[in-house]
Amino acid sequence: MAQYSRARLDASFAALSDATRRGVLEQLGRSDASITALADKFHMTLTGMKKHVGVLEQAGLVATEKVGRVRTCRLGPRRLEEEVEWLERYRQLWDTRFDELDHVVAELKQREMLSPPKKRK
Amino acid sequence: MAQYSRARLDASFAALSDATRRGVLEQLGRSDASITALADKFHMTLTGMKKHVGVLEQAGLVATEKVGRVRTCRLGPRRLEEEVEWLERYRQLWDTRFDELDHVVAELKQREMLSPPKKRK
DNA sequence: AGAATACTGAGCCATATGGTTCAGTATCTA
DNA sequence: TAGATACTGAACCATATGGCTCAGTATTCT
Repeated sequence: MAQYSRARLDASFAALSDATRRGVLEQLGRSDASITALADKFHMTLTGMKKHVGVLEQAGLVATEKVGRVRTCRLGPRRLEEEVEWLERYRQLWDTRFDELDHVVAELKQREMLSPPKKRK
Repeated sequence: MAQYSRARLDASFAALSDATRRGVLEQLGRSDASITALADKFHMTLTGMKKHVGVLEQAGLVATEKVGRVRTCRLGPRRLEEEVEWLERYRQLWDTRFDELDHVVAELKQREMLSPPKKRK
């Protein structure tokens, strides 16, 4: 499960690290769209957009279906739950470290009061 | 601000897209560490780890300070707030789309009831 | 049927990434 | 002072990424 999650986080964070792809997700959040429509909206060739959609699809963030000659893209099955979880856990760690730092600072101040420091160099 | 945020999200999601770097962040959440200590822990050369730390530092996720010959790494100033915000907003979009889909399904079912298909039932 | 549309796939190009080695420099420690 | 330690920087390597063009195929429109 750790392995599984690792690859999953790798893929989704990588997918999210490109502004165009984030834009595509936001667009698909508003309405489904064809590859051509997305390519137009993001000022890019059809082929270029197809690659981006491929990356998003690989990461499970987009699902596509071809009907006739049009491939329609919509938001995929993943809700980025694990990703949010990871971030939340990180923030928790961060806050804890920050509190510790606060504590150290407070301790230093207290020591300073007890025995004032000598001249700094 | 949109521009600024775009580059920032690009950098932090890219930084998070590597399992080693996520591991480094988790480690630093537990305690500060030197480059050597991190390199050992993640079975990698010093130089390799230095690159990872550089990426994290560039993204503002890690801060380092060199004292004597040792460079100590600790969690950086950023708490990934914008990143969490982006993800939450995405999930909201996703939920909305899902609800719409639900609605469509409900509508279809209702129509089915009004004019039932001949064959079944 | 013929033309336009929508995608697909191969492949090119420049740059970035994740790792390495090797050769330093700076700083401890005995 | 000599040697070990900790980092630094350059350079190499293989692969991935983000774009592109070009040449298709399949579908739809007139």
